[in-house]
Amino acid sequence: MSATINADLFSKYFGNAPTIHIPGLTFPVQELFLEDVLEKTRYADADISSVYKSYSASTRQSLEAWSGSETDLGLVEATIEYICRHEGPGAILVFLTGWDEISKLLDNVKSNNFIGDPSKFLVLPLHGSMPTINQREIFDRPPSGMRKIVLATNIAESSITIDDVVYVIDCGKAKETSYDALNKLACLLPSWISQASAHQRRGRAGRVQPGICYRLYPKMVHDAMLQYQLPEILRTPLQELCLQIKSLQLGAIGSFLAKALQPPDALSVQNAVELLKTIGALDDAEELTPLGRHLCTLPVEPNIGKMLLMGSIFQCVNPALTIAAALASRSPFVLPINRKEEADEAKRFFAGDSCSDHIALLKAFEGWKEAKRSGNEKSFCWENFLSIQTLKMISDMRLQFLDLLSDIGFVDKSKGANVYNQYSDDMEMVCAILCAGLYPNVAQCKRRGKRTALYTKEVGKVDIHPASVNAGVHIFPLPYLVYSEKVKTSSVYIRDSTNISDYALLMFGGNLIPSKNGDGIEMLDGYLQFSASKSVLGLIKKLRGEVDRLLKRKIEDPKLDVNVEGKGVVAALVELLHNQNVRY
DNA sequence: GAGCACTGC
Repeated sequence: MSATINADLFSKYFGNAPTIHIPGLTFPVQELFLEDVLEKTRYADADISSVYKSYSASTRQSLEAWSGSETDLGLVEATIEYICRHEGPGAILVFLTGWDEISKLLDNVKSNNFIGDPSKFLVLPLHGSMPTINQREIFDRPPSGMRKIVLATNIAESSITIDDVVYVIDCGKAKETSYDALNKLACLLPSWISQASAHQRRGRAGRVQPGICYRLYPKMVHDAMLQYQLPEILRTPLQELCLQIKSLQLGAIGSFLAKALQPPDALSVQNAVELLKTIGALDDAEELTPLGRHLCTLPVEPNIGKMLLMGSIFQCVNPALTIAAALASRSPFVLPINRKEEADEAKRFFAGDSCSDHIALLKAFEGWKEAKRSGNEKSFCWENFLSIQTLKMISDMRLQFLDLLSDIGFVDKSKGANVYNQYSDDMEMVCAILCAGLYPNVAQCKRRGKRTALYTKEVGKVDIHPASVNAGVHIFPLPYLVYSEKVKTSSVYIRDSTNISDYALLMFGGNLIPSKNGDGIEMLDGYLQFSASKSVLGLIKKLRGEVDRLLKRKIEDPKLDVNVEGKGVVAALVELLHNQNVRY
């Protein structure tokens, strides 16, 4: 490794430090594996295996039937019951993989008759997107005689500490992001945790007294687990890192990354470099363009950085700041376990008829600001399923972005906010800025009878994520969706999306390439095709040429006053974008 | 019809 790379960059991308155990700070925790747990709980009855000769027939049977593919919630429940019946007082912490398991187990445990007197048990879900995360009762000790049972994700592994836990039940899995370089796709799938994580989970039982950890997987699975999780550089898209490498002048991207302790796949690097070229941050020689140099100063993904710049240039900086900050943090929408439909409804209300999750984020944020001014922040957030804490983070981040835009000259604070917000209430313009930032994340909407099917260049057919405001839309008014993220879970989903017009794409998408037969325009290596009469095509190309020239001048000289120098171009753009329902 | 978690400027 080069000595010039700073420590933060190193730890972010080149490996996670193992959890350090400091003797004396925690109490010893007894460790039971699946074979022992089955023996104790008598979870199942009947037959054989040779490795586990010393165990009872029923245990051997269950081990044989044991499948690593999904968490056996029945076994989890049996273990909880065993602890409640046979072990002393103390909170139980259960590690599960996600929302679904937490929700199911919560229902099961609450209806289980071992609970007997429900007043003796406090069962709490704990998940990053559930509102319980901010509630005291997770941390508080329950009254004596009452047992607290917390059903949690990884969040309880290190970010949230519940002191009074004495028993840990570990399913051994967690959802983990990985990157599929072939399909240019992020994946979020359950996988075995590392031994380091398993150790950390166990340690959660020993903060106030000696504890017990019930591992619901065999010892041999534990022994086969990776010692540590794969370093992040092997699991994520690399565009932001590649941009940093250029800005730190660390040499050619490919050869620099090849020197990493665990070098990323060459295809991942190639994908990142290609994306940076597509959005105009790198030139053909892989050198930073003026746009690329500005993006280096913005601490976000290059796409989001571009959205910020374009928002400030085209005078809708407030929406651009809000949406960029929202995309860079977690979603402000919370999902209470039993009120999913109402939560969906609240989100759709903010979206109105925009067919846009990004507009929903924008309107939710603006609604919060307004509610705060009029003193009913709390009730507004409660009624609309919003997290005050997350909205505050978004608000802080927004101001940081504004400072950075001001540092690089794209916003002059002395001129006042209005100058930069002339089109902030013009949703066509805001959607065009979204297109400028999110390109090449474009899906085509193709009508299939009464529904619309969506296609992307890399993976073909994709689905709209069920949490999106666009999930229930059958027919979209406009022919494309731009999206922030494509993720593979149970299917390939586009998460946050916005419906946009041909014109938005033609003005703010990739370069316009004349099609082979000469009477149309192509984009994304021919994946997107536009046809129109010669005269309309000529006008489109001309206006796009003007837009590109204005952008080039502005980016090379951020002090340039678009209101003066680009007045005609911007006016023409706005008029064109408002004409978006005209088909040709 | 589905929502692991973190981090930095």
